[in-house]
Amino acid sequence: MVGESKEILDDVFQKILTGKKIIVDPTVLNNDYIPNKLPYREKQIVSVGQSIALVLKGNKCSNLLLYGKTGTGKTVVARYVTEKLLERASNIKLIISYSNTRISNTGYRILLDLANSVDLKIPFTGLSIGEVLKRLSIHISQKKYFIILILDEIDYLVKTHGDDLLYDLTRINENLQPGFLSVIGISNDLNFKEFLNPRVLSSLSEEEIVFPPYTAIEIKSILQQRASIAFEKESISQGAINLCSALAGSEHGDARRAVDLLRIAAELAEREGANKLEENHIRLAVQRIEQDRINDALTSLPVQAKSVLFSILESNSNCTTGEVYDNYKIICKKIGIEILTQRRISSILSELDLLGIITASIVSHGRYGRTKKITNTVTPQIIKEVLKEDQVLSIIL
DNA sequence: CCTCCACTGGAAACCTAGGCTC
DNA sequence: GAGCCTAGGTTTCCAGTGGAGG
Repeated sequence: MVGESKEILDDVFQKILTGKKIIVDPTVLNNDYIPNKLPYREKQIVSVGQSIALVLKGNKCSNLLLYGKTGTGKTVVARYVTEKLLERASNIKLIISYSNTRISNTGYRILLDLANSVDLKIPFTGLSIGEVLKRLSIHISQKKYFIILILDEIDYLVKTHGDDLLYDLTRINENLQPGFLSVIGISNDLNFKEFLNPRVLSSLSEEEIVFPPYTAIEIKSILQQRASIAFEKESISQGAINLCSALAGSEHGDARRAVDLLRIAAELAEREGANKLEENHIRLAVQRIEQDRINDALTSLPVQAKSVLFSILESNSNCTTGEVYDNYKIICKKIGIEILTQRRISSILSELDLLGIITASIVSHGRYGRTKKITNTVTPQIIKEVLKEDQVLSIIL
């Protein structure tokens, strides 16, 4: 037995050792990599640059809104320009603070990010938003900081928590003397403005820049540029790049997805000891990405949401809120967790829908009432695999 | 056209964890 | 350490609703 295991392992090691090295610089393929050149975004770079360049003279710069679908280069342009600005701003204390509102998903947590970037200690709970804002403005004034706050996925914050925080942030300058704070909001949703109160809208969107999707040709050239730095010469086939850009191009020109595909495919190719990244690696990567996305979304769910998900699996397809709730109650009793109300489960179902794990559409059955029709979009097998790893739920699986 | 089901989803109350003040 | 405060999550309450069936 021991001998066999050793042989299998030897085989794995041997493959890695004899296999050709494909990736020479993996950082180029990371999501947070900022290239020296951002092709096809010159116009946007200039616009953003013009808007925030006033900082160099010590003046307040405009608040900015960047629009565009995912993977159109909004975040990377914002980071690129602010990074260049930072290099030039020797005469002032410029701070670039970045916060993704999907990760820091409450007003308090966003302010916490901001406080961290200006070296101000704020307890992670216990203070009112007003108190945190007061401390921040005193601190910023004292240190004479010039702050550009990048709020990524700002539409998510506004949809879930309203625009109160944005209002406070745009007003904070009234208390700053000296120093200031400008906001660069990045939104994936083009209709995001409709969710904003006019008073916030007017001050937040002093300038707006729209990012159109990349065309398939543009994505191809971006990939080629990245691949030339990231990969060993001749270790990627043209077919692989073509397929990769075609796949990403068909999905509203998402460059991030294209680069992700390339990275995962390269890892897969290296692992199997291939000499060259081929089209089949890209196809495998497509599956992997989808699986990883689901795995991440599922594992980070709270126990209650997982139980709801499990009860959807137990119900037949096209089940309703009521059926799911009945099953959910049984499951809670089995595993010994607290039973939440149907109202809350209804909300959890909506949250799962938002995550794309299930689809919940409201249907009316006439005099048999209105309810959500729930179908899961993920293969039950994959869900079960993830749920098995949960300590509490593993009891019944 | 009206009724009435099985919910939805808004609003307010309530609970909990944690910080602040005295 | 008691008594206060707040944010965030949950419960409670309830008005609102689309449309099949009468």
